[in-house]
Amino acid sequence: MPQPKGSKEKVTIIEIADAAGVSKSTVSLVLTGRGSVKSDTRRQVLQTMDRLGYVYNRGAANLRNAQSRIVGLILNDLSNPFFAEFAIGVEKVLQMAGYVAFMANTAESVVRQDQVMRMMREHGAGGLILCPALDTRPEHLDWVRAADTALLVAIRRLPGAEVSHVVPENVAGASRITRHLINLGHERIAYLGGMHSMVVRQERHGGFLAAMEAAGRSVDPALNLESMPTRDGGFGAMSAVLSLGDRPTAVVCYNDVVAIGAMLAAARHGLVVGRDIAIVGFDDTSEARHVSPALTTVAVDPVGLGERAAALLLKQIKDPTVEPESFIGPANLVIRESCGAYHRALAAAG
Amino acid sequence: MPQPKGSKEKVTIIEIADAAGVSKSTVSLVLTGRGSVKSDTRRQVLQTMDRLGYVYNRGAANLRNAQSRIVGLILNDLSNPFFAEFAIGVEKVLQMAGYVAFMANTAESVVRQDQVMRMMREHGAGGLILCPALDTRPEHLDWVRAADTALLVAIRRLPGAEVSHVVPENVAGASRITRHLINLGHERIAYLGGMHSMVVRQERHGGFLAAMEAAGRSVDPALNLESMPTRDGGFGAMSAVLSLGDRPTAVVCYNDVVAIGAMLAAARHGLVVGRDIAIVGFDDTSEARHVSPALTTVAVDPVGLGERAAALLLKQIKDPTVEPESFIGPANLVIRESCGAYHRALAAAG
DNA sequence: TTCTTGAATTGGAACGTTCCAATAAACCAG
DNA sequence: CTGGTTTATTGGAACGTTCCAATTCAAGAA
Repeated sequence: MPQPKGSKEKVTIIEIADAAGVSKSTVSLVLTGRGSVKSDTRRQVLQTMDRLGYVYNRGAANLRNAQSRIVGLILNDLSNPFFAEFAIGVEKVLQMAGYVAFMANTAESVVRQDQVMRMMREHGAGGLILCPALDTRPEHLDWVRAADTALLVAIRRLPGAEVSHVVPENVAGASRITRHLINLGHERIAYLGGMHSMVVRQERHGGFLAAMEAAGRSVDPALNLESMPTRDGGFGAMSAVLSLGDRPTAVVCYNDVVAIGAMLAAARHGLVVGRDIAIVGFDDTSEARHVSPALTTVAVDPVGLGERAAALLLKQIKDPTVEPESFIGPANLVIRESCGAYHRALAAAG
Repeated sequence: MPQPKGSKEKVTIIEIADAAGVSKSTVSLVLTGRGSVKSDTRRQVLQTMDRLGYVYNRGAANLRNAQSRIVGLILNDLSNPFFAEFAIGVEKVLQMAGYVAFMANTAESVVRQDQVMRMMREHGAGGLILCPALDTRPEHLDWVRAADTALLVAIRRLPGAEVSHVVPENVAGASRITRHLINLGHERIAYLGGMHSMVVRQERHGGFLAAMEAAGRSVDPALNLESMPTRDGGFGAMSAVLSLGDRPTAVVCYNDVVAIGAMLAAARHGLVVGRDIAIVGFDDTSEARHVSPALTTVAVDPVGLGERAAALLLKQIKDPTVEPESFIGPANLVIRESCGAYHRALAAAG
C-alpha cells in the first residue's frame, strides 16, 4: 500500500531525495537517466519512489526544457467512423513515440475549433493535427504559425495554407471508380452529394469529370446534384434524380454515407441496385461492406493516413525548420455488388 | 502580424509587463481577472499581449495552484462507433466546462492502458474516465486512488472496484427485449455471443435468463453460446446453433455486431430473418438501422452516457470528498424488422 | 604516499506563473 | 488639509523540475 489513502500532499523529487538520503539532483539524474549514477544509489532511489508513491510532474519539467511530448488532434466530425479510424492511427503512432494526445471534436464549428486549438497551445501542445471544420480559412491558422507550434492539416486540404498536408488521393480515386463504371458500359452517369464549397467535393468531382472527358462521355449538368454529406442528403438527391425524365444508369456518390442514402431512395423507387442501376461510393467505411447489396467504393485507409500524419508531425516537431511536406494516400477501387459488375458476370456466365 | 515569423523565443508575462510599463503581478491580475485593475491599464496590457503574440502558459500556472483543467479519456476500442459516440458526449461536456481532454485508445490491452493512464497522470490530468480493457482487475486502479486523481469507470462495470460508474442498464434492457420475443410467441430462444468472462455479457445474459424464468420458459443450455464480440464471432455461433437438430425460433445476441454476423449466417442457411427466425441485438449502433432487414435492438444512447460520465467526473474533481456514485443509463427497446413483429402484423392484417 | 583522472554527487539558479504582504495612489468625509 | 478607507499596483517567494558548475569520491599510476 503506497501512501495512506486520502493524503492530498503530492510527493516531490525533494522528499524522495530526503528519504533516500541523496540530493534532489541525483534523483533527477535517475529520473532522466542522463548522468551516471551508481547502480546501488539508483536502486535505492527507485524503490523510495515506489514506496512513497511518487508521480513525475512533467509540467514542472517542461517549464525548464520545453519539450512537452503532447500533441493535439482536432477532428471536425468524430461521429463519422472515418475520422474515428483516422484518430486511431494518429494515436497509435503517438503512443509508440511516448507522446500523449489531446483530442477535440469541433462538430464543424470554426469557433469551437479556434477555442480548442488555443486551449491546446496553452496547455503546451507542441504540435497540432487539424482536420479543419467546414469553413476554415487559412488566416485562422496564422497565429499557430506565429507561435512555435508545428501544424499539420489532414483529410481536407486547405487551399492557400502553407502547411503540411496528409490527404487521400481524391482526384485519382474518383477517376478510377468512374472509369470502372464507364468500362461496365454506362453512358449517363450522375454525380451526387457534397456541397460545392467543400474542397473534397471539388477534388472528387474533378476526378469524375476528368474520367468522363477522357472517355469521351458527355456530362449532363442536370446530373450533378449537391446535398449535405449525410444519408438523408443522399436520399433526397437520389430521389430528385430519379424523378427526372431521362434517368442516369449509374451514380457516383461523394461519399459512402451519401451512397447508402441513395441506395435507400433507389429501392424505394422499386429499383434493384446493382441490376437496374449502379451506385458507388467513396471512403470504404465499414458500413459499405455490410449494406445490402454491398457497396462498390474507393478505399482510402484512414488508419494509414492517421499514422502518416502523426509521423510527419513528429518529424516537424523534432526539426522545426523543415519545409511543409505533403503526403497523398492511395485510394483504391473496391468492387462489390452495387456497381453491377457481379450481376454482369453472372449474366455472362449463365 | 504578431511577431516576426520564425522567432523561437516564447514571450512571457514579464516581457508583457516591461512592454506595457507595469509589473508582472499586474499582468497576472488581468490574466486571471482576480484582483481589481484600472480599466485603462487592463486595456493597455491586453493590447500589448496581442501585439507581442503572447500565449498563456498553463503549465507554469498549474505548478503554483494545481488546478489543471485536464482530464483523460481512455477507451478500450475506438473503432467501435459506440465508443466514438461516447467520446463525443464526454468531450462536449468537458469543452463547455473549459476543460481539455487527453484521449487514448487501448485496443483492449491492459499494458497500454496502464501506460497511458500513467502518462496522463504525469501530464497533470486531474481526472480519468476509463472504459476498461477486457481483463482489467480492480487492483490495477489502486495507484490512481492513492494519488489525488478522480476516477470514473464507464460502460464496463468493474466489479470490486470502489469507484463511480456510468453504465447502461444492461440487465433490464436484455430482459425487455427478451420479453418482447416471448410476447411474440417464441418458446425456444437462444443467447449468442460475448465471452463468459465479460461483465457486460454476464449482465445481459442475466437479464435474458430473468425474463425467461419470469415467463416460465425453460432455458436449454445448448442454446447458450459464447463467441468473440465480432461479426465473425456471431456468424460462427449462429452457424453452430443452426446445425442443431432442434433449432431455436429466436435468438438474442450479445451485441448488434454479433447480431449482424448471426443474420448473415441465417441468410446463408436459407432462412429469411424476421420471418423464419427472429434475431435481435443490443446497443443500437448506426449499422443496426441500415442492415437489411433492420435490426430490432436495445438503444443505450452512448452520447448521453458520455455526457453523464463527464459531468460526474467534474463534480468529483471539484469536491474530491464525495462518495463514489453510479449512474445507470436507460436502455430502451427499438422494434424494427428482424424480430418479425412487422411480419406478424402484416400477416394478421392480410 | 601523492597525484591524476574520471565517475558520482551536489547546491543553487533558472523556467513562467500565482499569491501574499506591502506599498502607492486615489478618493472622501470631516 | 488631514486622516482614514478603499482601490491599484508591486516585489519577492513559492511551485517541481533540469541544468550547470562545482565539489567529493574511488581507484589506479607514479
